[in-house]
Amino acid sequence: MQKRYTTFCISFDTPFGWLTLEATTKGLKRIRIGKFCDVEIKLGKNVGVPINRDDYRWVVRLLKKAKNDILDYLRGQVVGAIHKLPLHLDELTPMQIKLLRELKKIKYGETISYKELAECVGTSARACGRLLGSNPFPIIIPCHRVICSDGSLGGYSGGLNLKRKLLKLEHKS
DNA sequence: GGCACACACGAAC
DNA sequence: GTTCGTGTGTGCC
Repeated sequence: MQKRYTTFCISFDTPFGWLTLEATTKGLKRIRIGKFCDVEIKLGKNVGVPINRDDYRWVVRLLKKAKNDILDYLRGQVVGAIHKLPLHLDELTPMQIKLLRELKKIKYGETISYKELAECVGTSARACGRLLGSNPFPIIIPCHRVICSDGSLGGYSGGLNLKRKLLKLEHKS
């Protein structure tokens, strides 16, 4: 039986549109494109492990730091900080975790094809596409740096327009 | 569990 | 441009 954790969320406006971050006491759990939270820090359903005041403070600090780091990244200022944020990976499959680790290795401004990525993790390009489509950490895990081997963009869970903008941001700086 | 199905692909024709 | 093989996750039974 998998442990369940209380989640907190925060929504904020960025140059690329609204983002919503979800976090637990183990780290960031999900990034969603859009506004799903209407107060500064929202407590989600308290579904599992009770949390104390210190845990609460830690999650709130994490959400605020993640927000600032993402904003810095999207403004093209500090680009490395978002990759150091703690992530809550308990609900991901081993294959997803392996793929996310490979993705983290892609440097800022570089791109890789689905095929190359597939070779790194020992699977097929089709499977990579399937896994990337369910990447819960767009932007932090740079799945926008994965493109088709013919140079076309492929797809993106946050929309191709966002993928194009993120690549443009990285290439001009 | 087992199965069918859906996919952000690639390669061969 | 069409077709097929591919690996994985998900939902249904």
